[in-house]
Amino acid sequence: MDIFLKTIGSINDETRIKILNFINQNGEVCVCDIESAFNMIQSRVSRHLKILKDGGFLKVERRGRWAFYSIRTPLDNFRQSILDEIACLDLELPNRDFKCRK
Amino acid sequence: MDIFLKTIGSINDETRIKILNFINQNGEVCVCDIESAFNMIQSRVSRHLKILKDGGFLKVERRGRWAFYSIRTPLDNFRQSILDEIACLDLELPNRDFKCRK
DNA sequence: ATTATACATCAATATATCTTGATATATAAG
DNA sequence: CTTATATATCAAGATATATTGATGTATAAT
Repeated sequence: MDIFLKTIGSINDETRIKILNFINQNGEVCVCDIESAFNMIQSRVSRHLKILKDGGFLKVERRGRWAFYSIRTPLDNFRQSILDEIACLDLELPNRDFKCRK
Repeated sequence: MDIFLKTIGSINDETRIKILNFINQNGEVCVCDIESAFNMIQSRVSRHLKILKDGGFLKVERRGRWAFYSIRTPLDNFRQSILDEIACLDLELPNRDFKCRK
């Protein structure tokens, strides 16, 4: 029950749904990619990514001073069905700019 | 997005997950069934049932002074997959007593 | 008509969650 | 060693959600 609630709670937020969809469409991104794509301050992005990670949707890989977030693999059927449902929502995808690595 | 968030928000609560599972296992129930099965006050039950109904999981049918809640049919694949996931959580099912109709 | 039952809704309070700005840590560059 | 960059975390305030008791409405029984 606790894991289920944590999973559901992690997607019970418009910002996180958009971030999750962005990563699902773009693949691996770092925190600053999302910062610039969504024009959000860093602490806010970091917090939401942590919640999505704790919800079982994302994994992190640290390389140098960057933290790269991507969809966890393998992903169970239930979380995959949530990703698919979100992909059908027809959300506007912000442009990805690689500002932090230019 | 709004509909998706309302759906997710409706199951982002331990009480509602238990109620939804109870109805999924028992079929049609009235408000007082849940009142007695879960030992909750009526206003609380009524509120949670409304949220689950607005979340697209339940339908109501009024007969006399009773309101009978059951799983909405037909149910879309996404909500069905949520019901199935909840059914796998191995929640304790409270006994159903038909106090209000004895 | 009056009373009882089943349910819905409101207002107040309690609790949880989100956002922000400040601060901390860790890595890399000068 | 000092400074800059990328990220994480904390504390305070703002916002949202849950619980309760009171009240409202509709139906049925006496």
